[in-house]
Amino acid sequence: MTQPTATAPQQTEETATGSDVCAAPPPGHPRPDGQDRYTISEVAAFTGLTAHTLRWYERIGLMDHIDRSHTGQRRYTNRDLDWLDLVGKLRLTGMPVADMVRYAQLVREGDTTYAERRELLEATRRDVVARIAELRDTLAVLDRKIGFYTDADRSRTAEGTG
Amino acid sequence: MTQPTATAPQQTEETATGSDVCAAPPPGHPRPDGQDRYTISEVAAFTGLTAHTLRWYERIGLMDHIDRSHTGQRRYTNRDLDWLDLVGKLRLTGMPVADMVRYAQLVREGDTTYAERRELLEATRRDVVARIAELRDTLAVLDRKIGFYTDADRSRTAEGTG
DNA sequence: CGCTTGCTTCGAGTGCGCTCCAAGGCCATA
DNA sequence: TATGGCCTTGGAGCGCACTCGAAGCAAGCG
Repeated sequence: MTQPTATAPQQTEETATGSDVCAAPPPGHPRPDGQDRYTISEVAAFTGLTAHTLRWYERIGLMDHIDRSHTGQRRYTNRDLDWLDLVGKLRLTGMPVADMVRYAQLVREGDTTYAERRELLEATRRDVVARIAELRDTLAVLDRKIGFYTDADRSRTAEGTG
Repeated sequence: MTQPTATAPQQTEETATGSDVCAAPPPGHPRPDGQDRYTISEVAAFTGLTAHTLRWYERIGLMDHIDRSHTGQRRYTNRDLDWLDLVGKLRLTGMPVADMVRYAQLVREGDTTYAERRELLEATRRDVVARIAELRDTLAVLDRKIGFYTDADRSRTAEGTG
């Protein structure tokens, strides 16, 4: 029975409130929770992104407008961090930022866009599968070449030492 | 007896002549062979690269200087195509062009650079393995989200149709 | 109060990997 | 001879994803 943080059943995903995060497995953020209001530099530390990049994400619509403190500073929530997790994942699939922005827009538009979101994710999924296959192929080539060099090295050593 | 071009046993790899191709499995190029002297546009068609990119590769040292016809036009060999195959593979691992140039330099420097070449390839190999793991991780996230949308879709349909 | 720290904004700059352009050469066919 | 097509070169330009700079505000602390 692993229910680490989940007080409610895990139905928090893609609710009508707009954010589209994967709450299912508890992510590993250092997240105090309760009053989750991280500064931009904290988020930068968590994610490895720079504060510049975080603001840029917001500007281009890749993130919803972030809550502000009474002095106008950004205060990120756990939800925002989860979204950044997803963005990070999508980013390393090679998905263009423009497509991620598109997805973010769909999420903002509410739950009438499920079908389109699914299509987008499935297209991405196909890309990822293809990518993995390519990489495996490359891995085979690398192994062949590394094997060649290793063999060459061994015979060279054998010559040298008798 | 399939001995397409190989008169000598397959020891053509990384010989002292400089080029570093994988001759082991006969690649699938439309390669007439014999007098393999492809024009730049043929190579562009084979590889999917543009002629511009092929010249650029040569300029930056990612390819050895290509043979020329008596009028100064480039004439690519099977060996060049094999090299381009490898470059293509490395490219889609995300390896920076600068590193590929480094590898090409090592190849040009002769067979005293085997150790360094192997290190470079092994570092690349590690990157690729890590990359595959990341992509698999991402795939799991995508599957989870796609599953969510599919379920939502199904229950919505069930509501609609009774 | 003065100082530091960290935040705000907009807009310009950077690095990578191409991508394209302009001007011209060579050669085959009409 | 003229026209068209494919090739050559060096260098400029482009799109993406950041990345940084400048100017200024607000809070906290001695």
